[in-house]
Amino acid sequence: MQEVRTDLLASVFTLVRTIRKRFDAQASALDMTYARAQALTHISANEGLTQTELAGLLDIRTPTMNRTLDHLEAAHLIERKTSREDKRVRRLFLTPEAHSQADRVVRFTHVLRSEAYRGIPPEDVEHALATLRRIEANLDAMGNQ
Amino acid sequence: MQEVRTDLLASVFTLVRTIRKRFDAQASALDMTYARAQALTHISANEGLTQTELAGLLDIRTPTMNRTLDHLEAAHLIERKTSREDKRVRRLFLTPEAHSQADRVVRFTHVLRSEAYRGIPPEDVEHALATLRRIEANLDAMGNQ
DNA sequence: AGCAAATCGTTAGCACGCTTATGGTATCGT
DNA sequence: ACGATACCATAAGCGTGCTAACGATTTGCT
Repeated sequence: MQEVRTDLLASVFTLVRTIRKRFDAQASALDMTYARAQALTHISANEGLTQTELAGLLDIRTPTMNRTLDHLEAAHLIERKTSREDKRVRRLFLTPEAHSQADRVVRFTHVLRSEAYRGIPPEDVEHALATLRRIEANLDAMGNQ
Repeated sequence: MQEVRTDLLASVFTLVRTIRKRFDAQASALDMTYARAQALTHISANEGLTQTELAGLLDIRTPTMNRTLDHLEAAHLIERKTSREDKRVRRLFLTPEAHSQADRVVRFTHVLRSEAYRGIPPEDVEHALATLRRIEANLDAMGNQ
């Protein structure tokens, strides 16, 4: 039994907030946040995908995704085009002026990642990832009972 | 450069949501959430502490803590008593009927933790924790420039 | 003593997760 | 053909993180 402050689970909570904060500090000048940037870069890499597909890629729910897309659309960074074959789905595209924004955001993300991993042996990162995956799998298994 | 889905940072985000979801699924019957449970257990272990102290222990901001305490107070689980020596501070106490609730919540947390770590060698957990701490330190260092 | 600065708690408002529910469209079985 | 079912996007509302700003109180300086 461990003290909360030194526990791995608590550390994960803190780390998430730190990542978001650090990213937002860099990207606020571009009116960007971590969540919006994630959406934008995935649309950029995969234009024409549907909202459900994008939510699945980022592993969030469609109502959450929908609101993020509302923001991106209001900022004229994306367009939602109703599919001709299936009028339920709306496919996602970058506006012409959004491509440079997307590139900038991708660079931010790379900078953040390389700063995060600075001085840490890649096998340590791999090892930590494997352990988090095992924890994730344990918790998921808990729920399916 | 890694694909987002397999990246450690993305995994951390997903894990946080999974922890919260799993805990809340167990604790919703008690009208509890992870954040409220964290507050409750820390007050239980440390009665008479101030709101700022509690926020510091959990590493969240005082307005966030304040709102969580509003919920706990509305549920008659805690009391805020204005300190006599310093009329700005309000010290936190469990109500008599909250102690059993706090005990139940502590047990939930232990169950969750042991399920999460099931089958994972303790040194792997330690190793992962050390790596996350290094990442955290790197990101913090980024901000102080 | 008295004014400036710091500290505590709080309010207000934004971002982004979630669940639940709903309307429109497609699909599938009979 | 058509009625049930499933699926997509969306609305509404909650929980919990944040920052900015504000009263009340204390502390600290001169």
